[in-house]
Amino acid sequence: MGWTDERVENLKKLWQDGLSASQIAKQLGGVTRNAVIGKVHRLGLSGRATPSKPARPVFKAPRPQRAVAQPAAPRRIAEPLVAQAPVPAPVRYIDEAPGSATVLTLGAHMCKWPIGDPSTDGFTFCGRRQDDGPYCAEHARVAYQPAQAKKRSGPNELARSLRRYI
DNA sequence: CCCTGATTCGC
DNA sequence: GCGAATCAGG
Repeated sequence: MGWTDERVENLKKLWQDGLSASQIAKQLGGVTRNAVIGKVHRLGLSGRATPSKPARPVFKAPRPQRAVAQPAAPRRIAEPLVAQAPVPAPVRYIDEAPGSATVLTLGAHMCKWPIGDPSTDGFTFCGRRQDDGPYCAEHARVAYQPAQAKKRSGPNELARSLRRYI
């Protein structure tokens, strides 16, 4: 099947309506999504609000070296005898200065409050003297307070917030 | 593994 | 011009 004027017109409409290439291909019939994408490019209409990765105009971070595998996410450290508080993880990242410890230097008695984005190199832990649970006094306050405060808003929100840590 | 668009390149 | 193969991502 070729690109008749009618089909091209249809393609333009559907594409600008925000349908994905595969959806358009399915609807037009007789073409694959690759064909649709190829045609779209040849027609010169490429930019569009894509539902898939509309994310950000951020720059492609130059990923120089991924020499050695970075240690994975911080493993939760078991806290056997803490019965009262079920070791809730910090509900969200908070903007603050990098901690003194890294994944490699985080010691047994150091505050394990994560600071920054675990997927990037700037990731640290607070590293101050551990006080309450796995955290220093200040972070323990922040860590445990939301869990109680949010009780009222229902478990779902909390569960959602915690999911990424499990 | 599902999906997204982008690019390449032989046809 | 066409689109499969491939790539780079979410």
